[in-house]
Order: sequence, then structure tokens, then C-alpha cells
Amino acid sequence: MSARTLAAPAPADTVAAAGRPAPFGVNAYAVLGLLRLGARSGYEIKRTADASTRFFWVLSPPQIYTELANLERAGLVTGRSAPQGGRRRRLFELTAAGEQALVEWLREPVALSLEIRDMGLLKLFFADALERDDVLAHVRAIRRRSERMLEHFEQVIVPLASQAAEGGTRYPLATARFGQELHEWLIARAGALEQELS
Amino acid sequence: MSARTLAAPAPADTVAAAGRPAPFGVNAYAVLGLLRLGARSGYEIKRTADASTRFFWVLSPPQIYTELANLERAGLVTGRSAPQGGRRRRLFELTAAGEQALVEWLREPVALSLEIRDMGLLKLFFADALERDDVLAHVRAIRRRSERMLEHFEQVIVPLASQAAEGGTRYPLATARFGQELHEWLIARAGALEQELS
DNA sequence: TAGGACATGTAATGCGTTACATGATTAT
DNA sequence: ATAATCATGTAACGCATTACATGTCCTA
Repeated sequence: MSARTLAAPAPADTVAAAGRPAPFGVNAYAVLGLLRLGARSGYEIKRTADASTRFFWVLSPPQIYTELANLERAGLVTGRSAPQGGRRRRLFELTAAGEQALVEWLREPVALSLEIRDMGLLKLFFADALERDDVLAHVRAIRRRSERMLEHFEQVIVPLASQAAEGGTRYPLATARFGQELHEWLIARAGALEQELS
Repeated sequence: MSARTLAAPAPADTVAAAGRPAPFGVNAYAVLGLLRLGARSGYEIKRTADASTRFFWVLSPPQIYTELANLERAGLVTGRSAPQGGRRRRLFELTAAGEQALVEWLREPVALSLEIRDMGLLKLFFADALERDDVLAHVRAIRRRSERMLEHFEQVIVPLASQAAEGGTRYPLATARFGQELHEWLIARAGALEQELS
């Protein structure tokens, strides 16, 4: 197969911004949103994100603290010092402007970026360099990966989101179910591929 | 809802490396694999990637050229100058060591990373801050995004991969079908969510 | 009473993207 | 003959991750 065999005539653009150039990146709004759901310190934001948004939007601590600083400078959040014992700590909350900025961003009908980085599919793509048995083992690994994820969704993510739903915050649960079912689908799809290969 | 409501007791690790520390990142192997499939210059690698791997593994030009330089220094590829007119150009091919490194990496049973960055699900997660109609509009936008992607898969990606399959390179097609059906599932799932909300 | 896990945050580094540059080819 | 697009590549910048630092609480 030559490179041209796989080369597209006109590569399509998946993502394009619209409207005025957003002053903040998506991470800033993720932080705003998590604050709105009740997280107060950078660490609480990290904990909350790890148990929810992390599976479709990664936020690492340095990003969180960077965004908090930016947002504070811009007046979208206010922070106050609230040390515990000798350990410094800062608690933040949304300002009215912050709440408004979040809602505006949520409603903004901008193209929704979707990026997937999947080592499983990448290796599958190159699997012509392998023996059939190695390919099978690999597809099984893809399936097991989603099986582990599904377990985590069922035992941790969905229960926590259910609790939130009882308090009236419903969409974390809708999102968690979406993720859960996605992995159910991935398991089934990988299983089908295993069948084909057998 | 407090932050604790959503916070997990013990955040699970999705990705862990095993075995010796890999001397190259995944991008390097992606470049090796694309060279093996027939791409010769950095630009051809870019073209091929844009029409295939890009939907589950993004590779931008600077990454490609960086990796080519690394791989050449390590002896996994060899490059020769092949200018066209006054325009410089370098053509690369795998060395035996490069072919071997690629196959070893493909067989290596290391944890398969999977990262998703989905603005659609992120906004859905925060949708409690919105009116029902705005949420509906947003879910529709998620569905339409996958509808556009599906169209691209059907009209471009799958046909190109089919051509490659006729030449005996089968797994790009398996991968493309996987991606295609993923978007079919996403369309259905988003549609179901729209129903729920109506 | 010391070792580990929790809580909170930052510095340094490196990976990736945006924007640019330059020559060739095609269209009008 | 000029603009647009294709082809090829690089420099500069910024975002993100890895690794670290520091204090506190629990527990054996």
C-alpha cells in the first residue's frame, strides 16, 4: 500500500472556532463549573474532577492552579486564605461575573471539539505487521481495558453521580451513564472483532 | 452538592507503564508504522495520518519531523535528500532495526492508554446551570457532530481503507469500521438522550 | 514515634500547537 | 501573470505533565 492509497484528497477540519475569540480556554470553564458544583479549593477541584470529568476531560493540578490564578485576576472567582493548622490553603468561589461567564460559555453554540488518543486502536491500525494470534491478544487487551473502566464506572463514578442527582444535580449522572454505556459498547465491539478474527 | 459528593475515595490509575522504560514515545512508533505502510516524506506521513490515524491519534507536522530526526539519530530510519526542483525534500525508510522495534512495540503487552477530550460531554456535565431547551440544543449539537464525522468516515476514511484492504493491508479497514460504528453508536445514544429530555 | 497516606500546592521540563516561511504547480 | 493551492518544513510559544516540596493526620 502506498501512502497515496490512504491519503485523503481534502482533509476536513473537525474543529473551528466561531464568534469572538474566547478570552479563556476550556480548562478555565471546567474549573468554573467544578467550583459551581461545590468544590472550593484547588485540591477539592482535583478530587472532584478525578471522580467525574476526568474520563472525558483531563485536568491536572498545575492546570487547576494556573486557571484559578487567571480567573481570579479576571474577577470571575474570588479567593480567600483559609489555612488549616500550619498548612496554607485558599478557598475560592464564583463571582456573579464568573457564574455569568460559565453559563454563556455553556450556551455558546461553538463547534464541540472531540479528541481521542487511543493506543489500542493505533496498534490495531498497524496490526498487519503481526501474526493473527498477536492481533487477537491485542484486541482482547482492548476489551479488558474497557471492562476495567466499566467496573470503575459502576462501582465509583455512577454511584457518586447518583448521590448528586438525589440532591437535584442531574447531569453528572446523565454524563456518567453515557460514559458507562460507551464502555459497554466498546466491550461488545471488541468482542465482535475477536469473533471475526477467530 | 458538595465537592465531597462527587469525590472518589481512591482515584484509580488508568494508565501504568510496565517493563523497561520505553526509549521512544508512542508518536515515534506511529511514525514508524506510517513509514512501513508506504509513506516516505514527512509530508506524506502527515497526509496519510490525516486520512486515517488522526481520528484516534493526532500527529501534527512538527511532531512528525521531530520524531523523524530522533528515529534517524537512533538508526531506526534512514533518510536521503530528494529535492524536487528547488524545493528540498527528504525521503525516509525503515531500517531492519526500525521494523523490529515497531513489531516489538506492537506486541508489547503494556497498558493501553485511552484519553478522551470531549467538550460535548464536558458541557453536558455542567448542564444543570442551563434551561432544559438549551440542554436539548446542546445534545443535538453532540449528535450532529457525530453525524458529520460519520459522513466523513463513510465518504473518505472507509473507502480509502477499503482500497488498502484490497492490496492486502487489512487492519486499517478494521480500525476505520470501528471508528465509523463508534459514531453510529454516539448518534444513537445522543438521540436517546434527546428523547429522555423531551 | 515513625512510617505511610492525605492534603495542598509549585518548579522545571517537555511535548504539541499555532503561526510562519518558502518553493512549485495549477487555475483563471 | 497573478492568485490560489499544494508541498515541505521550522521557529516560537504555550499548555500539560512529571517530579518535587511541605505540612498534617492516622495507625501500628
